[in-house]
Amino acid sequence: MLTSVPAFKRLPRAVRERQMLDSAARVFSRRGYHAASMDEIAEDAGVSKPMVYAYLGTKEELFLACLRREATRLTEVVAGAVEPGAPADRQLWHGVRAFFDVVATNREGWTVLYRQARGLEPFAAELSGMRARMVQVVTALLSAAMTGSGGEATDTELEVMAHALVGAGESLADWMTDHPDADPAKTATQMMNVAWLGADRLLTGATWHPGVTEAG
Amino acid sequence: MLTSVPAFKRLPRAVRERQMLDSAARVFSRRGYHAASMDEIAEDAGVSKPMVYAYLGTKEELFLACLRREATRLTEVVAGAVEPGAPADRQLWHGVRAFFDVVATNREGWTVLYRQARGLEPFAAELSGMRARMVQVVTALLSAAMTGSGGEATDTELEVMAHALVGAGESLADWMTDHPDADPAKTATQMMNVAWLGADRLLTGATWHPGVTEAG
DNA sequence: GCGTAACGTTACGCCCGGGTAGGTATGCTG
DNA sequence: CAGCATACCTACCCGGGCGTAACGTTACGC
Repeated sequence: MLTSVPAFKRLPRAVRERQMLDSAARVFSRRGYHAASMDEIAEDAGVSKPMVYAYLGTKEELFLACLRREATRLTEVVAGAVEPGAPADRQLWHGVRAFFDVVATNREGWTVLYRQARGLEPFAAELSGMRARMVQVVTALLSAAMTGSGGEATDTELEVMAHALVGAGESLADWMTDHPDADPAKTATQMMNVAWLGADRLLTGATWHPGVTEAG
Repeated sequence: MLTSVPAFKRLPRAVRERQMLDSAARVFSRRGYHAASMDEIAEDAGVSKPMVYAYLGTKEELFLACLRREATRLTEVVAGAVEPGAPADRQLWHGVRAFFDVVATNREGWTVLYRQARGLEPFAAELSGMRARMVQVVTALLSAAMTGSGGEATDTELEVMAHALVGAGESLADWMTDHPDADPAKTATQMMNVAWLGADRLLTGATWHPGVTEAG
Protein backbone atom coordinates (compact mmCIF):
# COMPACT_ATOMS: atom_id res chain seq x y z
CA MET A 1 0.00 0.00 0.00
CA LEU A 2 2.67 2.47 0.94
CA THR A 3 6.31 2.70 0.14
CA SER A 4 6.41 5.93 2.10
CA VAL A 5 7.72 6.15 5.62
CA PRO A 6 9.45 2.84 6.09
CA ALA A 7 10.49 4.96 8.99
CA PHE A 8 12.90 3.23 11.35
CA LYS A 9 13.41 -0.22 10.02
CA ARG A 10 15.96 -2.39 8.36
CA LEU A 11 18.66 -2.09 10.98
CA PRO A 12 21.94 -3.99 10.83
CA ARG A 13 22.08 -7.29 12.63
CA ALA A 14 24.34 -6.22 15.49
CA VAL A 15 21.97 -3.43 16.49
CA ARG A 16 18.90 -5.63 16.35
CA GLU A 17 20.61 -8.24 18.47
CA ARG A 18 21.33 -5.67 21.14
CA GLN A 19 17.72 -4.49 21.08
CA MET A 20 16.46 -8.03 21.32
CA LEU A 21 18.71 -8.87 24.23
CA ASP A 22 17.61 -5.71 26.01
CA SER A 23 13.96 -6.51 25.43
CA ALA A 24 14.48 -10.10 26.48
CA ALA A 25 16.13 -9.05 29.72
CA ARG A 26 13.31 -6.59 30.37
CA VAL A 27 10.51 -9.06 29.71
CA PHE A 28 12.19 -11.96 31.50
CA SER A 29 12.71 -9.79 34.52
CA ARG A 30 9.13 -8.54 34.49
CA ARG A 31 7.40 -11.85 33.93
CA GLY A 32 9.88 -14.54 34.89
CA TYR A 33 11.28 -17.09 32.50
CA HIS A 34 8.23 -19.23 31.90
CA ALA A 35 5.60 -16.52 31.93
CA ALA A 36 7.60 -14.53 29.41
CA SER A 37 6.50 -15.32 25.88
CA MET A 38 8.65 -15.05 22.81
CA ASP A 39 5.84 -13.04 21.23
CA GLU A 40 6.03 -10.41 23.95
CA ILE A 41 9.78 -10.19 23.67
CA ALA A 42 9.55 -9.80 19.92
CA GLU A 43 6.87 -7.16 20.30
CA ASP A 44 8.89 -5.28 22.89
CA ALA A 45 11.84 -5.29 20.52
CA GLY A 46 9.60 -3.91 17.76
CA VAL A 47 10.19 -6.92 15.60
CA SER A 48 8.41 -10.13 14.73
CA LYS A 49 9.03 -13.47 16.31
CA PRO A 50 10.92 -15.31 13.57
CA MET A 51 13.54 -12.58 13.67
CA VAL A 52 14.29 -13.43 17.26
CA TYR A 53 14.65 -17.09 16.37
CA ALA A 54 16.81 -16.23 13.38
CA TYR A 55 19.23 -14.13 15.42
CA LEU A 56 19.28 -15.48 18.95
CA GLY A 57 17.83 -18.95 18.56
CA THR A 58 15.49 -20.79 20.88
CA LYS A 59 13.99 -19.39 24.06
CA GLU A 60 16.47 -21.24 26.23
CA GLU A 61 19.41 -19.98 24.22
CA LEU A 62 18.04 -16.47 24.38
CA PHE A 63 17.75 -16.53 28.13
CA LEU A 64 21.21 -17.99 28.40
CA ALA A 65 22.53 -15.17 26.26
CA CYS A 66 20.98 -12.58 28.58
CA LEU A 67 22.33 -14.41 31.57
CA ARG A 68 25.87 -14.54 30.24
CA ARG A 69 25.87 -10.91 29.25
CA GLU A 70 24.80 -9.78 32.70
CA ALA A 71 27.07 -12.23 34.48
CA THR A 72 30.17 -11.12 32.64
CA ARG A 73 29.23 -7.48 33.11
CA LEU A 74 28.97 -7.93 36.85
CA THR A 75 32.06 -10.04 37.34
CA GLU A 76 34.18 -7.77 35.20
CA VAL A 77 33.12 -4.64 37.01
CA VAL A 78 33.74 -6.22 40.39
CA ALA A 79 37.04 -7.76 39.33
CA GLY A 80 38.17 -4.44 37.88
CA ALA A 81 37.46 -2.64 41.13
CA VAL A 82 39.97 -4.34 43.40
CA GLU A 83 43.47 -2.90 43.59
CA PRO A 84 45.96 -5.76 44.07
CA GLY A 85 48.38 -4.19 46.50
CA ALA A 86 45.93 -2.71 48.96
CA PRO A 87 45.12 -4.08 52.43
CA ALA A 88 42.43 -6.73 52.66
CA ASP A 89 39.62 -4.61 54.03
CA ARG A 90 40.10 -1.99 51.33
CA GLN A 91 40.08 -4.61 48.61
CA LEU A 92 36.92 -6.09 50.01
CA TRP A 93 35.45 -2.64 50.29
CA HIS A 94 36.08 -1.77 46.67
CA GLY A 95 34.63 -5.05 45.49
CA VAL A 96 31.54 -4.66 47.59
CA ARG A 97 31.09 -1.06 46.53
CA ALA A 98 31.34 -1.96 42.84
CA PHE A 99 28.93 -4.82 43.29
CA PHE A 100 26.25 -2.68 44.85
CA ASP A 101 26.74 0.02 42.27
CA VAL A 102 26.16 -2.39 39.42
CA VAL A 103 23.08 -3.81 41.06
CA ALA A 104 21.68 -0.39 41.83
CA THR A 105 22.24 0.77 38.27
CA ASN A 106 20.68 -2.35 36.81
CA ARG A 107 17.87 -3.04 39.23
CA GLU A 108 15.32 -3.89 36.59
CA GLY A 109 17.62 -5.93 34.47
CA TRP A 110 19.88 -7.60 36.89
CA THR A 111 18.75 -8.77 40.22
CA VAL A 112 15.53 -10.10 38.87
CA LEU A 113 17.34 -12.10 36.24
CA TYR A 114 19.56 -13.26 39.03
CA ARG A 115 16.56 -14.18 41.11
CA GLN A 116 15.15 -16.05 38.13
CA ALA A 117 18.01 -18.28 37.18
CA ARG A 118 18.33 -20.14 40.46
CA GLY A 119 16.22 -23.25 40.41
CA LEU A 120 15.48 -23.19 36.69
CA GLU A 121 17.27 -26.41 35.94
CA PRO A 122 18.70 -25.58 32.54
CA PHE A 123 20.32 -22.42 33.92
CA ALA A 124 21.19 -23.17 37.50
CA ALA A 125 24.56 -24.50 36.42
CA GLU A 126 25.45 -21.29 34.63
CA LEU A 127 24.53 -19.16 37.61
CA SER A 128 26.23 -21.35 40.13
CA GLY A 129 29.33 -21.18 37.96
CA MET A 130 29.40 -17.43 38.23
CA ARG A 131 28.68 -17.62 41.92
CA ALA A 132 31.54 -20.07 42.30
CA ARG A 133 33.91 -17.60 40.66
CA MET A 134 32.74 -14.90 43.06
CA VAL A 135 33.30 -17.18 46.01
CA GLN A 136 36.71 -18.09 44.67
CA VAL A 137 37.73 -14.45 44.46
CA VAL A 138 36.59 -13.76 48.00
CA THR A 139 38.27 -16.93 49.26
CA ALA A 140 41.56 -15.92 47.67
CA LEU A 141 41.23 -12.48 49.21
CA LEU A 142 40.62 -13.93 52.65
CA SER A 143 43.46 -16.38 52.26
CA ALA A 144 45.87 -13.61 51.32
CA ALA A 145 44.64 -11.50 54.21
CA MET A 146 45.23 -14.33 56.63
CA THR A 147 48.85 -15.05 55.81
CA GLY A 148 50.89 -12.90 58.12
CA SER A 149 47.93 -12.22 60.40
CA GLY A 150 48.60 -15.22 62.56
CA GLY A 151 45.28 -16.86 61.80
CA GLU A 152 44.95 -20.39 60.60
CA ALA A 153 41.99 -21.88 58.81
CA THR A 154 41.53 -24.71 56.37
CA ASP A 155 40.66 -24.01 52.77
CA THR A 156 37.13 -25.23 53.23
CA GLU A 157 36.70 -23.03 56.29
CA LEU A 158 37.69 -20.03 54.23
CA GLU A 159 35.38 -21.16 51.48
CA VAL A 160 32.45 -21.44 53.86
CA MET A 161 33.26 -17.98 55.13
CA ALA A 162 33.31 -16.67 51.59
CA HIS A 163 29.94 -18.28 50.92
CA ALA A 164 28.49 -16.51 53.93
CA LEU A 165 29.87 -13.19 52.75
CA VAL A 166 28.62 -13.61 49.21
CA GLY A 167 25.22 -14.65 50.52
CA ALA A 168 25.05 -11.59 52.73
CA GLY A 169 25.85 -9.43 49.71
CA GLU A 170 23.19 -11.00 47.57
CA SER A 171 20.64 -10.61 50.30
CA LEU A 172 21.40 -6.93 50.65
CA ALA A 173 21.29 -6.55 46.87
CA ASP A 174 17.80 -8.00 46.93
CA TRP A 175 16.88 -5.69 49.74
CA MET A 176 18.16 -2.77 47.71
CA THR A 177 16.05 -3.62 44.69
CA ASP A 178 13.02 -3.61 46.93
CA HIS A 179 14.03 -0.22 48.36
CA PRO A 180 14.80 1.89 45.31
CA ASP A 181 15.62 4.94 47.40
CA ALA A 182 18.43 3.15 49.22
CA ASP A 183 21.94 4.46 48.72
CA PRO A 184 24.34 1.88 47.24
CA ALA A 185 27.35 3.41 48.96
CA LYS A 186 25.68 3.40 52.34
CA THR A 187 24.47 -0.13 51.89
CA ALA A 188 27.96 -1.19 50.91
CA THR A 189 29.33 0.40 54.06
CA GLN A 190 26.83 -1.41 56.22
CA MET A 191 27.70 -4.64 54.48
CA MET A 192 31.35 -4.03 55.27
CA ASN A 193 30.49 -3.36 58.86
CA VAL A 194 28.72 -6.59 59.51
CA ALA A 195 31.10 -8.63 57.36
CA TRP A 196 34.31 -7.21 58.64
CA LEU A 197 33.59 -6.31 62.23
CA GLY A 198 30.90 -8.84 63.07
CA ALA A 199 27.68 -8.37 64.99
CA ASP A 200 29.38 -8.42 68.34
CA ARG A 201 31.58 -5.38 67.91
CA LEU A 202 28.96 -3.58 65.86
CA LEU A 203 26.49 -3.77 68.68
CA THR A 204 28.96 -2.34 71.16
CA GLY A 205 29.41 0.73 69.05
CA ALA A 206 32.43 -0.01 66.86
CA THR A 207 32.21 1.08 63.25
CA TRP A 208 34.22 0.52 60.13
CA HIS A 209 34.34 3.29 57.56
CA PRO A 210 36.03 3.89 54.23
CA GLY A 211 39.29 5.62 54.98
CA VAL A 212 39.53 8.06 52.13
CA THR A 213 36.65 10.11 50.81
CA GLU A 214 34.87 8.38 47.97
CA ALA A 215 33.66 10.08 44.83
CA GLY A 216 29.87 10.42 44.51
CA MET B 1 -12.08 -57.51 35.83
CA LEU B 2 -10.79 -58.42 39.23
CA THR B 3 -12.19 -57.93 42.66
CA SER B 4 -9.13 -59.66 44.08
CA VAL B 5 -6.22 -57.82 45.62
CA PRO B 6 -7.55 -54.33 46.15
CA ALA B 7 -4.31 -54.41 48.05
CA PHE B 8 -3.40 -51.08 49.65
CA LYS B 9 -6.02 -48.68 48.56
CA ARG B 10 -8.95 -46.73 49.85
CA LEU B 11 -7.12 -44.68 52.41
CA PRO B 12 -8.81 -41.95 54.43
CA ARG B 13 -8.59 -38.45 53.08
CA ALA B 14 -6.16 -37.06 55.63
CA VAL B 15 -3.58 -39.74 54.85
CA ARG B 16 -3.85 -39.28 51.11
CA GLU B 17 -3.46 -35.55 51.49
CA ARG B 18 -0.23 -36.04 53.38
CA GLN B 19 1.05 -38.42 50.71
CA MET B 20 0.13 -36.00 47.98
CA LEU B 21 1.82 -33.10 49.68
CA ASP B 22 4.93 -35.19 50.18
CA SER B 23 4.96 -36.26 46.55
CA ALA B 24 4.30 -32.72 45.42
CA ALA B 25 7.20 -31.39 47.45
CA ARG B 26 9.44 -34.12 46.08
CA VAL B 27 8.52 -33.56 42.44
CA PHE B 28 8.50 -29.78 42.68
CA SER B 29 11.93 -29.88 44.23
CA ARG B 30 13.27 -32.27 41.59
CA ARG B 31 11.84 -30.58 38.54
CA GLY B 32 11.02 -27.04 39.54
CA TYR B 33 7.53 -25.58 39.57
CA HIS B 34 6.84 -25.36 35.87
CA ALA B 35 8.60 -28.51 34.77
CA ALA B 36 6.71 -30.49 37.37
CA SER B 37 3.52 -31.95 35.94
CA MET B 38 0.42 -32.79 37.88
CA ASP B 39 0.54 -36.21 36.23
CA GLU B 40 3.94 -36.94 37.69
CA ILE B 41 2.89 -35.78 41.12
CA ALA B 42 -0.19 -37.96 40.97
CA GLU B 43 1.84 -40.94 39.80
CA ASP B 44 4.42 -40.38 42.53
CA ALA B 45 1.63 -40.36 45.08
CA GLY B 46 0.27 -43.60 43.62
CA VAL B 47 -3.00 -41.99 42.73
CA SER B 48 -4.66 -40.55 39.67
CA LYS B 49 -4.75 -36.90 38.74
CA PRO B 50 -8.38 -36.03 39.54
CA MET B 51 -7.76 -37.11 43.10
CA VAL B 52 -5.13 -34.46 43.48
CA TYR B 53 -7.49 -31.84 42.12
CA ALA B 54 -10.28 -33.08 44.35
CA TYR B 55 -8.21 -32.86 47.51
CA LEU B 56 -5.67 -30.11 47.04
CA GLY B 57 -7.06 -28.07 44.17
CA THR B 58 -5.23 -26.42 41.34
CA LYS B 59 -1.50 -26.63 40.71
CA GLU B 60 -0.91 -23.20 42.14
CA GLU B 61 -2.87 -23.99 45.27
CA LEU B 62 -0.98 -27.24 45.64
CA PHE B 63 2.39 -25.55 45.47
CA LEU B 64 1.22 -22.91 47.90
CA ALA B 65 0.17 -25.64 50.29
CA CYS B 66 3.63 -27.22 50.15
CA LEU B 67 5.21 -23.84 50.61
CA ARG B 68 3.14 -22.98 53.67
CA ARG B 69 3.74 -26.33 55.28
CA GLU B 70 7.49 -26.03 54.95
CA ALA B 71 7.54 -22.37 55.90
CA THR B 72 5.63 -22.89 59.11
CA ARG B 73 7.72 -25.94 59.96
CA LEU B 74 10.93 -23.95 59.60
CA THR B 75 9.81 -20.83 61.42
CA GLU B 76 8.31 -22.80 64.27
CA VAL B 77 11.41 -24.88 64.81
CA VAL B 78 13.64 -21.84 64.73
CA ALA B 79 11.34 -19.81 66.93
CA GLY B 80 11.09 -22.66 69.41
CA ALA B 81 14.85 -22.94 69.68
CA VAL B 82 15.64 -19.56 71.21
CA GLU B 83 15.58 -19.27 75.00
CA PRO B 84 14.35 -15.81 75.94
CA GLY B 85 16.60 -15.02 78.88
CA ALA B 86 19.93 -16.07 77.43
CA PRO B 87 22.67 -13.73 76.18
CA ALA B 88 22.45 -12.57 72.58
CA ASP B 89 25.12 -14.75 71.07
CA ARG B 90 23.63 -17.88 72.60
CA GLN B 91 20.18 -17.00 71.33
CA LEU B 92 21.56 -16.43 67.88
CA TRP B 93 23.49 -19.65 68.14
CA HIS B 94 20.44 -21.71 69.00
CA GLY B 95 18.43 -20.18 66.21
CA VAL B 96 21.18 -20.75 63.66
CA ARG B 97 21.74 -24.28 64.86
CA ALA B 98 18.04 -25.14 64.60
CA PHE B 99 17.86 -23.58 61.16
CA PHE B 100 20.70 -25.65 59.77
CA ASP B 101 19.35 -28.80 61.36
CA VAL B 102 15.99 -28.36 59.67
CA VAL B 103 17.60 -27.70 56.33
CA ALA B 104 19.95 -30.65 56.65
CA THR B 105 17.10 -32.95 57.57
CA ASN B 106 14.97 -31.71 54.72
CA ARG B 107 17.51 -31.14 52.00
CA GLU B 108 15.45 -32.64 49.24
CA GLY B 109 12.19 -31.11 50.33
CA TRP B 110 13.11 -27.77 51.65
CA THR B 111 15.89 -25.75 50.24
CA VAL B 112 14.96 -26.55 46.71
CA LEU B 113 11.42 -25.48 47.32
CA TYR B 114 12.89 -22.38 48.86
CA ARG B 115 15.08 -21.88 45.84
CA GLN B 116 12.02 -22.31 43.65
CA ALA B 117 9.64 -19.86 45.15
CA ARG B 118 11.71 -16.72 44.68
CA GLY B 119 10.91 -15.10 41.38
CA LEU B 120 7.80 -17.15 40.65
CA GLU B 121 5.42 -14.25 40.77
CA PRO B 122 2.43 -15.93 42.32
CA PHE B 123 4.56 -17.16 45.25
CA ALA B 124 7.22 -14.57 45.78
CA ALA B 125 4.97 -12.68 48.16
CA GLU B 126 4.45 -15.72 50.36
CA LEU B 127 8.15 -16.42 50.58
CA SER B 128 9.15 -12.85 51.17
CA GLY B 129 6.59 -12.76 53.94
CA MET B 130 8.28 -15.60 55.73
CA ARG B 131 11.66 -14.06 55.11
CA ALA B 132 10.38 -10.82 56.55
CA ARG B 133 9.36 -12.58 59.74
CA MET B 134 12.82 -14.12 59.98
CA VAL B 135 14.43 -10.74 59.55
CA GLN B 136 12.10 -9.31 62.14
CA VAL B 137 13.11 -11.91 64.68
CA VAL B 138 16.80 -11.30 64.08
CA THR B 139 16.31 -7.55 64.18
CA ALA B 140 14.55 -7.79 67.52
CA LEU B 141 17.33 -9.99 68.84
CA LEU B 142 19.97 -7.51 67.74
CA SER B 143 18.03 -4.61 69.16
CA ALA B 144 17.74 -6.32 72.53
CA ALA B 145 21.42 -7.20 72.48
CA MET B 146 22.36 -3.59 71.79
CA THR B 147 20.51 -1.95 74.67
CA GLY B 148 22.96 -1.82 77.52
CA SER B 149 25.92 -2.52 75.29
CA GLY B 150 26.55 1.12 74.56
CA GLY B 151 25.98 0.78 70.85
CA GLU B 152 23.60 2.94 68.92
CA ALA B 153 22.09 2.17 65.57
CA THR B 154 18.89 3.19 63.82
CA ASP B 155 16.15 0.65 63.24
CA THR B 156 16.90 0.46 59.54
CA GLU B 157 20.57 -0.11 60.26
CA LEU B 158 19.67 -3.06 62.42
CA GLU B 159 17.29 -4.29 59.76
CA VAL B 160 19.98 -4.13 57.11
CA MET B 161 22.28 -6.02 59.42
CA ALA B 162 19.61 -8.65 59.94
CA HIS B 163 19.17 -8.98 56.19
CA ALA B 164 22.86 -9.61 55.79
CA LEU B 165 22.79 -12.28 58.49
CA VAL B 166 19.74 -14.01 57.05
CA GLY B 167 21.29 -13.91 53.61
CA ALA B 168 24.48 -15.45 54.89
CA GLY B 169 22.47 -18.20 56.51
CA GLU B 170 20.55 -18.95 53.34
CA SER B 171 23.72 -19.03 51.35
CA LEU B 172 25.29 -21.55 53.68
CA ALA B 173 22.10 -23.59 53.64
CA ASP B 174 22.38 -23.75 49.88
CA TRP B 175 25.99 -24.72 50.17
CA MET B 176 25.03 -27.47 52.57
CA THR B 177 22.49 -28.96 50.22
CA ASP B 178 25.19 -29.15 47.58
CA HIS B 179 27.55 -30.82 50.06
CA PRO B 180 25.48 -33.60 51.59
CA ASP B 181 28.35 -34.78 53.76
CA ALA B 182 28.63 -31.43 55.52
CA ASP B 183 27.88 -31.35 59.23
CA PRO B 184 25.03 -29.00 60.17
CA ALA B 185 26.49 -28.29 63.60
CA LYS B 186 29.88 -27.41 62.20
CA THR B 187 28.36 -25.24 59.50
CA ALA B 188 26.27 -23.48 62.12
CA THR B 189 29.39 -22.80 64.15
CA GLN B 190 31.18 -21.35 61.17
CA MET B 191 28.17 -19.20 60.45
CA MET B 192 28.30 -17.91 64.00
CA ASN B 193 31.96 -17.17 63.65
CA VAL B 194 31.66 -14.99 60.62
CA ALA B 195 28.41 -13.38 61.75
CA TRP B 196 29.38 -12.67 65.31
CA LEU B 197 33.10 -12.07 65.16
CA GLY B 198 33.48 -10.71 61.64
CA ALA B 199 36.10 -11.50 59.03
CA ASP B 200 38.69 -9.27 60.61
CA ARG B 201 39.02 -11.05 63.94
CA LEU B 202 38.46 -14.47 62.36
CA LEU B 203 41.46 -14.02 60.13
CA THR B 204 43.66 -13.07 63.05
CA GLY B 205 42.87 -16.34 64.78
CA ALA B 206 39.96 -15.54 67.08
CA THR B 207 37.21 -18.12 67.30
CA TRP B 208 33.75 -18.28 68.75
CA HIS B 209 32.52 -21.60 70.04
CA PRO B 210 29.38 -22.90 71.72
CA GLY B 211 30.00 -22.66 75.44
CA VAL B 212 28.32 -25.80 76.66
CA THR B 213 28.60 -29.15 74.95
CA GLU B 214 25.81 -29.75 72.54
CA ALA B 215 23.91 -32.99 72.17
CA GLY B 216 24.54 -34.91 68.95
C1' DG C 1 18.61 -1.64 -13.78
C1' DC C 2 18.89 -6.27 -12.17
C1' DG C 3 20.30 -10.40 -9.27
C1' DT C 4 20.94 -11.71 -4.79
C1' DA C 5 21.39 -11.74 -0.12
C1' DA C 6 20.11 -9.83 4.07
C1' DC C 7 16.17 -7.93 6.59
C1' DG C 8 11.54 -8.72 7.73
C1' DT C 9 6.47 -10.53 7.94
C1' DT C 10 2.05 -13.35 8.29
C1' DA C 11 0.15 -17.39 9.33
C1' DC C 12 0.19 -21.95 10.86
C1' DG C 13 1.48 -26.89 12.94
C1' DC C 14 1.55 -29.13 16.90
C1' DC C 15 2.51 -30.89 21.37
C1' DC C 16 2.32 -30.59 26.13
C1' DG C 17 0.01 -30.21 30.25
C1' DG C 18 -3.70 -28.08 33.30
C1' DG C 19 -8.23 -29.05 34.30
C1' DT C 20 -12.83 -31.85 34.02
C1' DA C 21 -16.96 -34.98 32.88
C1' DG C 22 -18.80 -38.99 33.90
C1' DG C 23 -18.54 -43.56 35.59
C1' DT C 24 -17.02 -47.55 39.05
C1' DA C 25 -15.95 -49.83 43.38
C1' DT C 26 -16.05 -50.05 48.44
C1' DG C 27 -17.37 -49.42 52.98
C1' DC C 28 -20.82 -47.70 56.48
C1' DT C 29 -25.60 -47.05 58.29
C1' DG C 30 -30.04 -48.70 58.80
C1' DC D 1 -29.70 -55.93 51.57
C1' DA D 2 -30.92 -51.03 50.09
C1' DG D 3 -29.07 -46.78 49.94
C1' DC D 4 -25.61 -43.33 50.13
C1' DA D 5 -21.42 -41.10 50.65
C1' DT D 6 -16.72 -41.45 49.93
C1' DA D 7 -12.65 -42.97 47.57
C1' DC D 8 -11.03 -43.65 43.03
C1' DC D 9 -10.40 -44.23 37.78
C1' DT D 10 -10.33 -43.74 32.40
C1' DA D 11 -10.70 -40.78 29.01
C1' DC D 12 -11.13 -36.53 27.17
C1' DC D 13 -11.15 -31.31 26.09
C1' DC D 14 -8.76 -27.27 24.97
C1' DG D 15 -5.78 -23.37 25.10
C1' DG D 16 -1.29 -21.32 25.12
C1' DG D 17 2.97 -20.84 23.34
C1' DC D 18 7.25 -22.64 21.03
C1' DG D 19 9.08 -23.13 16.77
C1' DT D 20 8.76 -22.94 11.42
C1' DA D 21 7.40 -22.73 6.34
C1' DA D 22 6.62 -19.78 2.91
C1' DC D 23 6.40 -15.45 1.40
C1' DG D 24 7.47 -9.92 0.71
C1' DT D 25 10.88 -5.93 0.54
C1' DT D 26 14.84 -3.00 0.79
C1' DA D 27 19.70 -2.22 -0.19
C1' DC D 28 23.91 -3.04 -2.56
C1' DG D 29 27.32 -4.80 -5.99
C1' DC D 30 28.24 -4.93 -10.91
